[in-house]
Amino acid sequence: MRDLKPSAIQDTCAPVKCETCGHRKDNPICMHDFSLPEIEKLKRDISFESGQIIFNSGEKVSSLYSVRSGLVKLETYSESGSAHTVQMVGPGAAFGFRHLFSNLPSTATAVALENSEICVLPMEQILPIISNRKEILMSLISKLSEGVEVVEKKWLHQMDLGAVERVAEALVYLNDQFPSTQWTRKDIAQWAGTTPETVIRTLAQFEKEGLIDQSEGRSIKLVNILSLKSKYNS
Amino acid sequence: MRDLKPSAIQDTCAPVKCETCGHRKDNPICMHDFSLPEIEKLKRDISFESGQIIFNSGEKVSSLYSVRSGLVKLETYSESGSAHTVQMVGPGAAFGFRHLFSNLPSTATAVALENSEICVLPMEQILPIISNRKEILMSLISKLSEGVEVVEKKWLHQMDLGAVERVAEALVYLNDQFPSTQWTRKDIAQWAGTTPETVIRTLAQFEKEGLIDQSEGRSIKLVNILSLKSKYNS
DNA sequence: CGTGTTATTGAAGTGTATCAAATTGCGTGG
DNA sequence: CCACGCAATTTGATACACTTCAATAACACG
Repeated sequence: MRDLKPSAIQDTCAPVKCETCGHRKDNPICMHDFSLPEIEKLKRDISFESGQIIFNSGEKVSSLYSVRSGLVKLETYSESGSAHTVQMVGPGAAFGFRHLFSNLPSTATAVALENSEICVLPMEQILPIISNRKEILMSLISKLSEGVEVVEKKWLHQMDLGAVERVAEALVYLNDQFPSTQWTRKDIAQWAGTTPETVIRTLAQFEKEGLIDQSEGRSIKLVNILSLKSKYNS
Repeated sequence: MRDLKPSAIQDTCAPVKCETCGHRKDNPICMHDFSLPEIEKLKRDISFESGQIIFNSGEKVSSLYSVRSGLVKLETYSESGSAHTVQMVGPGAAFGFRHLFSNLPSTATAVALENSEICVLPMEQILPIISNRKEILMSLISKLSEGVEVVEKKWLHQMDLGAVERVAEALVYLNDQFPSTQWTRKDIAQWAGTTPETVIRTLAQFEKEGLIDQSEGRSIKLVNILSLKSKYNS
């Protein structure tokens, strides 16, 4: 079902100074200046190879992860074995703080889709530092609110739209957020909550309508994004 | 599509002292003692009639609501007009703080399903008070984390399980959380993400299997809850 | 006691999953 | 650099669960 490399191999990579870190402003923990020196001592920079698991569903996640470079996929597995992509995380974005405060094991598995460099903040040690900084706590609250919003919106789309609309949305979203990545039909299917076969048939239909172009190898070029958007956007 | 009473009519009802409020411990804002006097001055107790709208989807929600008595349903409407129940909120539980910190309008409409007494906390005025209290902020963070968890779990169920399993789950959940409420087939359908017809046919099947009993009027009695649970719980 | 809402039943249609088999494209090692 | 092997893609046929529409029946409520 899952043929992925073990997560045991963790290679520490060249650390980046927090002060000069370009992604600092996107992270709720380190976006504020005042606690940087303390956090810098605790953080670790780890590199993951493409295909490697960062953490598994069912594990207790006690760190906040921040993608410096690369791409990470968060997915869940149902009992029947099918996988759903919950979140794609690119450079600058953070993940793992869904389960930090609920004391529950992670429902998702985090996999590196590309070779990735990831900044890891061990929360057990960081919590005492940030719990006195109301700005950080408020940032966390904002991020979490946003998270609920995003999850709920995606859920509603999955329910209300048909497979064609969901595939259209997946194409636009994935191409918008991660333009340089070549997505497989399976990737798209897992994001859209459908099967590779349905994705392929839908792509063929889109090509016939002149919305996309997949004549070059396995790549999918969006020709008419506006029309694609109109498929699901009212 | 929606034939509900306007939300304009807001009847202030007999206020309850925060100190003696039985539901205080369940609310992230007022579960801690130290800011009670300040909050008490700002809160209002409002009664809603059955069917009344508390707030509409698309509105900017700037209050935290806490159910003292009654029952509140949070539902979203898709473009196609179908409604999905996002959350049922009974006595003691709070709602409305999903959108408080994301600066986005509410995606859900809140309707009173029964005559309800609700404690309303205007957040604009309360925010300056609680933003200095790290315990309250941490409580909020926990509640929000929990929220993401719940939404995601429900979403995954909706995707992976068939209609039969979702109806079984809806029956168990609604009966567990709100035993004294008589749910209509439509209510169950909106919770399970299906149609009233499918609910009815599934209920007939469950009755044949001896899992439920709907011989008395329109009520649904769960006879064999364990077997119902086994329908969806692995 | 009538009227509207909720529930029920039936028939028909459809979108999508599933399964199986053939083909293409791609990276790898010889 | 080519050939090989494997994974990703494609296509077709089939099945079926669920929605939808429509018409009737039961119930609640004024």
